Amino acid sequence: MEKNLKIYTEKLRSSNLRPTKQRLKICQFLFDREKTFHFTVEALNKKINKNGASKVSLATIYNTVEAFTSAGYLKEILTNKNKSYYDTNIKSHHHFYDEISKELTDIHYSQIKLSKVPTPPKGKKIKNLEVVIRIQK
Amino acid sequence: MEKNLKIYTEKLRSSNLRPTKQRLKICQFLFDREKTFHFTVEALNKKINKNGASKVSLATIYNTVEAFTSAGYLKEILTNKNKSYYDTNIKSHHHFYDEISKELTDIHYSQIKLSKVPTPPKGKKIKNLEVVIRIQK
DNA sequence: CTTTATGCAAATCTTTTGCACCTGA
DNA sequence: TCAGGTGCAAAAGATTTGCATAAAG
Repeated sequence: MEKNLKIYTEKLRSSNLRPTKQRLKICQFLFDREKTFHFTVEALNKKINKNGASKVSLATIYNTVEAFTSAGYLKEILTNKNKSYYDTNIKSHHHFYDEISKELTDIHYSQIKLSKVPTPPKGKKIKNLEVVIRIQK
Repeated sequence: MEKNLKIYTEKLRSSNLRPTKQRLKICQFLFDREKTFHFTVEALNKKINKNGASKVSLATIYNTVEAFTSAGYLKEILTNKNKSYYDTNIKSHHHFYDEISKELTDIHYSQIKLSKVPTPPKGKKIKNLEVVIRIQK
């Protein structure tokens, strides 16, 4: 993982984020994996600090997640839960939303196609587009 | 507004909700209007209890909003703010989402058309479909 | 040495809960 | 009367903040 550490160091530097031990540790945890995933800060905190050693404080995890989101490494997921969810997949993707269980399920990007899209407000451009399909029984 | 009170009484009864003074007051506030609107519980609380008289407690407002949402009178809006937003417009509609300001702006339903929609999970059907377009500078 | 980040605890904010009292049917 | 609602205050849960200390450039 030496190699990845260098990559993350570069990545952080390129966003004007100092490559601290804590940030690198979080990078490794978040990005050294095949699949993207959804998480909450609380869950990330538990995983990061699972096996003793050097702890990363909760406040730092909040700061880091926010910094990574601003830097575009993470995307906030819109939910109705009073928790913030994040996704390591920063590309567009779609969700089914079950209003009863309040669960979000991924829909593969290719499953939805749009034939008409509005023009964004002046001075803005479209970054991505997500569809939420509410489902019921 | 006598007439509307009767209508709301019926409406509540039809959902097995007792038409209490508080619920009727909230109905009038929410539904006696031309345009639909977005609100938070906190904002609703302030407006409902603005001019003295008989107060409705915050807990009751929470309960009522939740009951109305379950009954289908209101729709929860998905956001990334750690607050619940509700909308009196229970039909589908779309939003621009500005990640910097974290603001949602409505997009008229007719501005978006889909040409391919996935089949919902077994035993479920589509209630509605919303598009969120993230915008940036 | 100067700036930025970290860690901790306290503070804040929204929402939920428990329970006694009240009210509609 | 009696099940369901309401109000209040306390509790809970997530996130933010202030500040002293530590680490990076």
